[in-house]
Amino acid sequence: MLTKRENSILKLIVEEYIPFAKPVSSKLISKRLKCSPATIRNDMQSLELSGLIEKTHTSSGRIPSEAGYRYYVDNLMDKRKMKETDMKKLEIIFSNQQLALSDCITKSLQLVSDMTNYVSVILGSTSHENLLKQIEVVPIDEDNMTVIVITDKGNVKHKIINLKNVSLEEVKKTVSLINNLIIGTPIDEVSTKLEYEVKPIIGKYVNQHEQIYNAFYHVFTDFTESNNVNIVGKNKFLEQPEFYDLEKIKGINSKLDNKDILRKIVNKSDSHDIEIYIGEENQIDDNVTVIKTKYKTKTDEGTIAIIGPKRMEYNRVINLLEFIKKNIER
Amino acid sequence: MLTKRENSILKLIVEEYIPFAKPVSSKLISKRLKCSPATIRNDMQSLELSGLIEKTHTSSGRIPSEAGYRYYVDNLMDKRKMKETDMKKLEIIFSNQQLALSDCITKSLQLVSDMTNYVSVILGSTSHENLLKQIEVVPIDEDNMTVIVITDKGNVKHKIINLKNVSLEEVKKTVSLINNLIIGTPIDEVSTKLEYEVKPIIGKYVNQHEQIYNAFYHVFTDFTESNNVNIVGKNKFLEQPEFYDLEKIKGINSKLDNKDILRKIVNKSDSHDIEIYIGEENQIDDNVTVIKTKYKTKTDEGTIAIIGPKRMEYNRVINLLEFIKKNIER
DNA sequence: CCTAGCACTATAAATATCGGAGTGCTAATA
DNA sequence: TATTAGCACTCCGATATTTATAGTGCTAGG
Repeated sequence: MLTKRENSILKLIVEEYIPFAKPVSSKLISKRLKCSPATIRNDMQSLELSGLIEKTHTSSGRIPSEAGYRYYVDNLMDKRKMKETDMKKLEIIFSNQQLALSDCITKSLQLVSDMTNYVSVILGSTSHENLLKQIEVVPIDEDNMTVIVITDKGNVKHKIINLKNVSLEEVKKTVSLINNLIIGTPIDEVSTKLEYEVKPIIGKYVNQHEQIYNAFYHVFTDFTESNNVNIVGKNKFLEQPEFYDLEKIKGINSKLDNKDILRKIVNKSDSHDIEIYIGEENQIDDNVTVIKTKYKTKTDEGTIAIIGPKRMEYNRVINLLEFIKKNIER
Repeated sequence: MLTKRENSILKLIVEEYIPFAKPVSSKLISKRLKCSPATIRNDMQSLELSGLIEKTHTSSGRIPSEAGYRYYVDNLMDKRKMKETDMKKLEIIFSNQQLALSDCITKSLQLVSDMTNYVSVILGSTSHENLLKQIEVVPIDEDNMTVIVITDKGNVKHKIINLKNVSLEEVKKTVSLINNLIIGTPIDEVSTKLEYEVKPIIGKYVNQHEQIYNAFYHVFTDFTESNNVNIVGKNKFLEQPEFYDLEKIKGINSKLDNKDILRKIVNKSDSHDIEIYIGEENQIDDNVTVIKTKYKTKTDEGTIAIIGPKRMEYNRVINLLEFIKKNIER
């Protein structure tokens, strides 16, 4: 159990370290609290013993430990004071009636990344949550056509397929068979259904069914793989002093670049609250914090997340995400 | 006019500097050529006088100057010896019959970026070169629908629009009017045509035409802006020793991130040959070389480019681009 | 025209110097 | 008993100093 003053000291250390990234001295704290540096130092020793703060070397000031950030977030942080300017800027986006929801989400997270210098991530609905709604085929020239796949959530993927010597007639026949047989199937299950339910039938009714079947099969496996992940501000870590080291940046980049990994990392819980994963609590990097939340609307659901250094502006980011979530959901 | 030996020396300096990024000494050169370091040093002085090589400090070895690279590329480089392994890897992509052309291009440039550690860029056809071919509307729920725009080149863009209290009927009417009136218009001109040719007419025949018109207008302005630029390996510069400096990386990133600027930079000539812009010859960064070429097929055209340090593997990259171009065009 | 030899120079890495910011501890104080 | 003043001590970081070395330019002789 920490004393009242210890709590204040820890709070001050975290809040001083967040913007300046420099170890905090007892002298500085003593100016804010009405007591001498020596007193502060005594408390600092006990805070260090509790594992909440650390030194960078024997005679340095203190920085928050991972447990320190956690304690701060759980117990000390002043919540719910959103910056006026942050709110104003976001409101402009959400009050624009012209914008579709998905554009609002993209634009607002872009804005957040710019305002905070952190990375933002949007995970849209998965290919499992999207149901096949409609397929369109548009011919381009003799050999090529564009296949357009539309899901119930309004997601659209298209792919140009190459069908030499296949008549548009036969393709259209196939499309209408597919449309009849497997509309409403989750996208990630379409390729299996294609194989077991559609293939046998088009085998009977459609000429050149081999080629056509293969083309469609590839369209859907592609669609399943592309998993609706959107990262903004990937190079924002260059702005943070603790990542001056190119090796660290490379390590983080390689994680962020792999969308499957990213989805797993960001999406490991089912909670719809704001969740915070500090340092080792996340799988990206020990020097990083992930703050995320799920959103759910009538038609769609997904996750939005902010990734920044451990000394990120917790309160600000939480408020930003909450604000965005609220606006998405209403 | 350079002597034969000076030419050899310059060639050796460039080819030694490209892989190792370290100033090249007269001693090293003398081992390759049959003469003493002193002789080489004399020639080096004259090469320096001609502005083709430089020193990094008074007693350092030499590195190629910008003019040196240019001279090397124009006169000294052994052309057309493509690496077996490079060719093999690319052939796998192009021999895959299932892949559509655009996927081949994307995949092959991805591969090139990985193999070389340079950045690769694909500029697809512009919104001016794409003609409106078809519009589809798919309802999602009461208030939202997806608008899908398809061009003659098989490009597809979609956007969810929000139309409260507007009946699908009226929207469909609008779509069929648009389809009748302005099919075949270059995408970048559609919004103007919408305003002057479509708006007056739907004003007469369509209920709630204001709302519908606005929604479509936004779809097309969006489409015009998104300009079909694809960058792969943006963080590859982190791998190059001359960009150890975060400030340099940031500078380059900011250029690469702006797709309009990038299109201008990469696309300044109309030639269909391989073109090389070394250092100051390009507008991205003095420490960078851009190698690009245009491609043109029956149905589409675009530009592919590789961006790397000035000491890039010129011959290799040229061969890679030529190979890809050839395969795209046949 | 080429080359051996030598003086010279800048760098890079290792070591030394020095001030300052910060701590921990002890003893005195409220 | 909790706080504080005072002081010795430590480590960092910035600035010099040293030393080795890899390279050059120049001169004179082959």
